[in-house]
Amino acid sequence: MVTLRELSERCGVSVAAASKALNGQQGIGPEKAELVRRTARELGYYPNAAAQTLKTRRSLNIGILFKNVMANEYFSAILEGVRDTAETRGYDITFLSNLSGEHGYYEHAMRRQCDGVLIVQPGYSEAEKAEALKLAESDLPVVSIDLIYQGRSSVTGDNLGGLEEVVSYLYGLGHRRIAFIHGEMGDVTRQRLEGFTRACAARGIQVPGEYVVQGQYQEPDAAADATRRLLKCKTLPTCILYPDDTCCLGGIGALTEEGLRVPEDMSCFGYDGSHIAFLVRPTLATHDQNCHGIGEQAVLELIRAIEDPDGFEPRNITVTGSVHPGGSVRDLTGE
Amino acid sequence: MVTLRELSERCGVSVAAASKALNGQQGIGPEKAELVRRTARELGYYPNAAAQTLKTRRSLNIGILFKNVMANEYFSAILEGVRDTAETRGYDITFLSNLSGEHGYYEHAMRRQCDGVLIVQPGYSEAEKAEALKLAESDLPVVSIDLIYQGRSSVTGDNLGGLEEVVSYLYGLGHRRIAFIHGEMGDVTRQRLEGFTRACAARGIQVPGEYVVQGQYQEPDAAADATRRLLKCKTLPTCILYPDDTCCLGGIGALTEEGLRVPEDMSCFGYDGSHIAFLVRPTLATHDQNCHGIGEQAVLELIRAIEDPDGFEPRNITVTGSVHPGGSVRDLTGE
DNA sequence: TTCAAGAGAGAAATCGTTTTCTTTTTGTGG
DNA sequence: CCACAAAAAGAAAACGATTTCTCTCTTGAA
Repeated sequence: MVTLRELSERCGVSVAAASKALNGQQGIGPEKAELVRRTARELGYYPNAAAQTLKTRRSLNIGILFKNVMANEYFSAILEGVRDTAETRGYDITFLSNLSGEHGYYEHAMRRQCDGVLIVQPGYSEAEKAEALKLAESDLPVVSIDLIYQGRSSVTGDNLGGLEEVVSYLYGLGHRRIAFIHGEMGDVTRQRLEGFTRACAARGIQVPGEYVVQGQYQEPDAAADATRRLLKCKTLPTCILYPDDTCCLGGIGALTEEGLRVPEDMSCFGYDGSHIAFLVRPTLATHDQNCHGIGEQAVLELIRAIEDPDGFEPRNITVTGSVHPGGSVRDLTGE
Repeated sequence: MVTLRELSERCGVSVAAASKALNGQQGIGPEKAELVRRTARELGYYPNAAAQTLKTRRSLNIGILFKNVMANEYFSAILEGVRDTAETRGYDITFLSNLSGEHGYYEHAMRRQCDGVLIVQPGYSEAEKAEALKLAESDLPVVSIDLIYQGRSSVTGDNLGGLEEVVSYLYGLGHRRIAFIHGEMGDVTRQRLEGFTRACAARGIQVPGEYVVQGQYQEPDAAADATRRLLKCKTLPTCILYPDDTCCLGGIGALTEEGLRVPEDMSCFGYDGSHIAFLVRPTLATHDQNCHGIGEQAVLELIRAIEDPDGFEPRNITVTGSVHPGGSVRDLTGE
């Protein structure tokens, strides 16, 4: 490895001068600066990030808390947004791990000198949630996605508006009996329920209690069960909303097994706007959450918190998505 | 941040002694060592990874080359295997980026002091391939997945055996006219073609040239086109093999549009064993590549190369998968 | 001609560890 | 009680950058 010392000797200047040249700072003449930069390129000099971090106390490294990273497309897409944005701003990302006992997320972030942390999916166990909370209450800059920590910025999809849009869309297609299978209770689910209820009320749609059923995010089997429960209602809904596309597929599977055709006998509506929604037949009507945008906004907000700690005011950012029509919803108006 | 110096003062020992205690080395008495370790825990001391890296020239950091990371489940699953395994071995992973002009993958890896690099998906453009090659020809430990570099270890799914298994499975179900839509030419595709041809030949299955069509990995539209081309054959195949599950769905979409039912009129076989394969109806028959295992093996091999550079001999590791039956393939024997 | 100000250059301290080498302490056998 | 080896402890030099401070040299104004 070629070091700053070697580089400076090759150029016949001091280490200090070379450093200034590479960082474009005052205190070195333009022609010498140029010489240093050219020689650096020729010699294949790269600054040693460890040394820089040690000295400057900035690692240009963002820790990210992600349990079961790739299990579903929703989080993958967010991660992609995070990565792309971090990259162009010169930051690397490090997955924080929680080797139980050994060290937790916070310790990991500290060891690696992370400049800030993004909490995307803290995991479901109590221990994991506690570890995540420790992070959220630490002195590190923290931004979370899809859940809200006291005094911290958060980024979420527009669940409230999203569900209103979905209901509005279905209403326009003539649906009046809409069931809602939702995920586990939490910030996201509460917002969606509120949006759903509000939108239905605004249109005079009655929603019987049995139409609102709890499922689990990203668990097609739970969605299938919930769907079967819905089929027991005396008056069947004309459309079922699912917490995400994966669940929607699970639900459709159950419906098919029960001998119902989608969308002829039952309409289904997903959420997230994943790729599969457009791949399967019938294609899924879904609400595209703009996951890339969510990841992007989260990183930008975190970088803001990192680079201007004083002027920083925590806030909740909402990223709007849009309805994507698909073959899984039937148009009831033409009849 | 509490440093080693503070910790040592608190314990009334020298920095050197404290360091030895924490690293479990010789040169410090057992009771003092215990005191240091306990105090470290109480004070919340974490070693500064930057300082350690600087001094030891080992970063416990693995660079990973991944273009379009999360676009498809196959690579996501590999990444998950990589991450899990790296984590338990104490390594972090850093995504290598190629900010064109600025610096390439190699520069990034060097700056971050990566101990080694995993090349998973170098990207498709010539420039990206060249950058990846620079890495493969560098002095860094490198292991690649799904492609082979001269003098480097690689890990791939068992494409040869995989296709033989698939053909054998289909043969058992009575299929004698099997078409193969394959991906872009490369190490993987060549192996699969070889496995396919060999297995067919071994069973006396004639494969007309028009049954072997080029598509693109992870491109459902290309698969749909290729499928339509196949439908022009005078004698239709009874089953079509696709390069991956995503393509399989694309193909099924095309078949559906052409008025063919799956599996009644045409059987379809995917590859990869992704989650969607089990979610859609009919479920996809597919070949589970054991992506997690591929990622795991790759990391283990890389760590071997890192930690024992002298005794290291490059080799090609093959991870075997298995056939997963599914509703998209029809059993022709019962008739 | 003289002086102050400003730019250009470099010496040296520092960041938090690890590691080598030297010194001190301890324990053992004669 | 002494000599000697072995273990324990510490001092100090790195690792490769950044940054502060000092010093020198121009340059322009008085």
